[in-house]
Amino acid sequence: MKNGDHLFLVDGSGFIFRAFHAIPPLNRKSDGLPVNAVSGFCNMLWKLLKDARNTDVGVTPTHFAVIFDYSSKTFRNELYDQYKANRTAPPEDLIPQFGLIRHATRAFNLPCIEKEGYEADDLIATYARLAEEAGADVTIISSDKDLMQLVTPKVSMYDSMKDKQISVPEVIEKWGVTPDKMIDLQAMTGDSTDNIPGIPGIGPKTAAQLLQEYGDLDTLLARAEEIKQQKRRENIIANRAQALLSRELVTLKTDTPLDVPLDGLVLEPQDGPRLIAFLKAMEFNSLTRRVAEVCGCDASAIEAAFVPVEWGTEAHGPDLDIVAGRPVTDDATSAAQAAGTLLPDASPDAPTPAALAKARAAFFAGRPFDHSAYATIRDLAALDNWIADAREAGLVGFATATTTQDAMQADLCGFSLAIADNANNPTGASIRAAYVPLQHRTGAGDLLGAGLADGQVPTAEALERLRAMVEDPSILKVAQNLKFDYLVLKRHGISVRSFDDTMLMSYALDAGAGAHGMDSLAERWLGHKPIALKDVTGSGKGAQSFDLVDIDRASAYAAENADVALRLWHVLKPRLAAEGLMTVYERLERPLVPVLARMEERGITIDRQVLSRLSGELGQGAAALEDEIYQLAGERFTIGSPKQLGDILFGKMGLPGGAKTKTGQWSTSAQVLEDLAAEGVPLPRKIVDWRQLTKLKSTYTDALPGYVHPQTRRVHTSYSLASTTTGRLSSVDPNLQNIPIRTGEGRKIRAAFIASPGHKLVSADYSQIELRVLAHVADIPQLKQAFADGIDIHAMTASEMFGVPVEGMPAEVRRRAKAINFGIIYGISAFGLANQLSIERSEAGDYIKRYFERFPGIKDYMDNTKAFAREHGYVETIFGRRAHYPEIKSSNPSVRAFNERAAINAPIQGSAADIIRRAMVKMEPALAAGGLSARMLLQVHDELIFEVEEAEVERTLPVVVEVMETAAMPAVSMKVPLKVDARAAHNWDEAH
DNA sequence: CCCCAACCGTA
DNA sequence: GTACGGTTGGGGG
Repeated sequence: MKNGDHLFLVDGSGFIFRAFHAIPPLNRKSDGLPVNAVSGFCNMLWKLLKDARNTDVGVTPTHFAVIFDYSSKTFRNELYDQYKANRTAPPEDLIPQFGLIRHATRAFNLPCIEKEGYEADDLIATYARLAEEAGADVTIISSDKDLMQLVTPKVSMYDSMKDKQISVPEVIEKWGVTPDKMIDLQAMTGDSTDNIPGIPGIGPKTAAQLLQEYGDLDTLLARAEEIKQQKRRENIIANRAQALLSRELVTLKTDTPLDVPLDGLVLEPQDGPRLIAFLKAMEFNSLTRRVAEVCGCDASAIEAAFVPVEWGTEAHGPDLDIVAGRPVTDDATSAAQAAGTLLPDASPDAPTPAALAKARAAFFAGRPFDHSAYATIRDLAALDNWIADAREAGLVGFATATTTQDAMQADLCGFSLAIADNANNPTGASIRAAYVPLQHRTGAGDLLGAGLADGQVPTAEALERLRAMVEDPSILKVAQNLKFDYLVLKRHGISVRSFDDTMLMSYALDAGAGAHGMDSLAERWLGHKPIALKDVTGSGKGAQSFDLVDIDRASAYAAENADVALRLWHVLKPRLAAEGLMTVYERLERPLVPVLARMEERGITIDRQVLSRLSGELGQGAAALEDEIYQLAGERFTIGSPKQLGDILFGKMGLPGGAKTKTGQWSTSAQVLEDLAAEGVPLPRKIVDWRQLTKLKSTYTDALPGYVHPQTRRVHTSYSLASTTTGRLSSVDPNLQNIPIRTGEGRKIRAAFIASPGHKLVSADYSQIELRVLAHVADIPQLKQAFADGIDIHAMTASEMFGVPVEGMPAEVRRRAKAINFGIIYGISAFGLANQLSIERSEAGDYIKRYFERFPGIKDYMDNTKAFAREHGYVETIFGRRAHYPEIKSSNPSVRAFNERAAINAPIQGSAADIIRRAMVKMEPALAAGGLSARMLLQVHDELIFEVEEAEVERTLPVVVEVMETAAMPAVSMKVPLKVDARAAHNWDEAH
């Protein structure tokens, strides 16, 4: 750099905040991504680069850099631990824009400068000083008073938003001191936003006056006794040390170590296509056009870039303001129109999410995988390089490799990374992946334990590097089934921030239209069958733990996982925007990952003594029944074998067979046995009883203790987020969503789920949530009225249908109405209702006919839902979640009818599932806001179970109830109130 | 060792 | 009539 050169230094971090607050937040991309600060930033940069002569700056830069804060912790925190301590977290809409603005800077082909441990201001100060020494002029693009200390005749500032130059005269005019006195002035006045103390009672006016009189702070402090005003004098003397500390804090470092030398800031020519690709991705259509004109590019020929976006974090506040309505469809034209409604200058050939999604799918379909190209990272230097690349890309595919599939027991063997190179160039983009082995062991070891294998990265150091990456919100981690990795890392003290989960993306997009496991997705979207885990570890008895797998073999497997996840992300993420499912993914799927991970990690206590005693009782009961059964049958046989039992009952004993199973065997279902028992045959009753006892014993009392975690001594289920078509969760290993409740024996099992000492279990469940949802979606006046009035809904239905007054209604009449109500939710059929009520098909048909006459809206809802499903292949919940029914048009009438019933049920069951999901996401912040320590442990579809300190129970109940009852709002305003019952007890049975 | 059918626990 | 997961028996390999 030399005399006559001109360096522009943009205060990137300062600009982000100003642009964010100055430009209305309605400036969003068609998929809802907030881009107001990005927009302001890009327009400002473009103006600076192209029109500098026409602005107040009046010069053209030869050198240029955009400077950012790296992190909140800097050397100033060492000086003063309260530095910037009162800063609040950035607004939610701003968070995704930090990363985007770095991308924007690179798209403008400008150096993007940041340094760990330093603020942007220190880097600016250092560059400014160096440039000045080299004889160049400097313009700092900022209006921050903290930078005014840098102003000299050769260094000025420029407020790009007000188009105003700030040189020495402007500083004097504004602050009453020359720029070289700004440090002392700030030291005296302090700064509440940065939490710099200063001297109490001294503001800018007084400070300027004192500096005029005494020259500088040191002199003032030395001669403080001379100050006439008593209060001011005392203040200054008393706060001398504070003033000196403040001065140290506000003094910018001009000797910051630089990664990029001054001469590295030479302004390079614009890369038009690259910039246009970025601007198109941001849907800045007007700027795209202007840039294309200047560069002489054909914007329509350039594909929008893929810009990795972190849409938000688990830090979502309690307000889940879901935008109702999903304007963007899979139709490219309407997507463009939807974009046009937000961006008035959208051109007809604007890039659409749908076009992107299509291009991405084509690009990755059948693209080969080269396992031999995967790297194995064997030292920290190599790991650092990869993580630096991940940081640069802002996006990384990620997978953990662990000893077991059980996240609560898994130990980390290593982890893998995948990075997309040249991602903006669809024909040149490529993904590379690597595995980082940490804890592999040699198989040759003796019984005392095998030794650590050679050629691995030191675990503690590697984990610290991993933490920096995984906890960095500006790096989006992409994984398949991230809840697993989240839990494993959490148990290693690492908390994942900023992530996408390809499994959940697929689930939001394609529930009901295929599985969402990695293998299915890879097959479907990448045309590739990944290495199977069992081909790596073996299976069954000969299976070996992953840490004993040869590192090269492990590398291929694990690196491929990260590779697949990242490729899937590129295919699926644009589809979310294109198909209008981003909100579903962001509000109903992704935020649940940390919530469920915490629930799983907490687990619940079971009383093993109770279960053990119960198991003995059940075993004895079953044994006694076995003797009686053999007696009645006249021989010993395997009672648990339906086949053998059928032979006894319907062969040997010659009883009349009832239903047949689909394989043609006689059914021995409970229903059939009950019917025989009603005929007075003694054996079937014994079988039913025996089955109940052995069921409870084998499935619950014997199995549950095996799930008690060796360290926590609690049972940790695993919730599956993507295994139902409707949006419900499922619970596995063990399934805690089917703990018995209906029989007395069963409830004893439920009573074995207990609170830890000093706590209660709180159970809160929605009352009739599915019927309320039905009343809402089908808009049925009588149902809405009944729920509004708090009337018994089944009695109301019975009264409406059978003309029986609610007062003194026979139980049987109400029971029938209740069965009909449930039948409606399940997509009623005369066959099913007849079965349920043990009545004739024709009678059941009459009931249904009468029901539809009384509630014509229900018939309309069902017909409309079926028609919608036939037309679209899916149905939607009130929050826009989709459930697909690809076989709805099957030519097989029973398959078709089944799909129709499921399609009728899905919006009801699924909307209820969405509501409780929203409640779960809102629950933790609400409890925290109430100062409550309650811990959510379990979800059973319409019920949440908490563990609550006894002293907090009374305060917790209303919070839980409120969150659940208002969970649909503000996204959906329900036409009927939601009602929640909650109570506390020592065990789950009594709490429910 | 794996898979399916039958059965049954829950909402 | 909807949505799940777990256990057992039994057949295939």
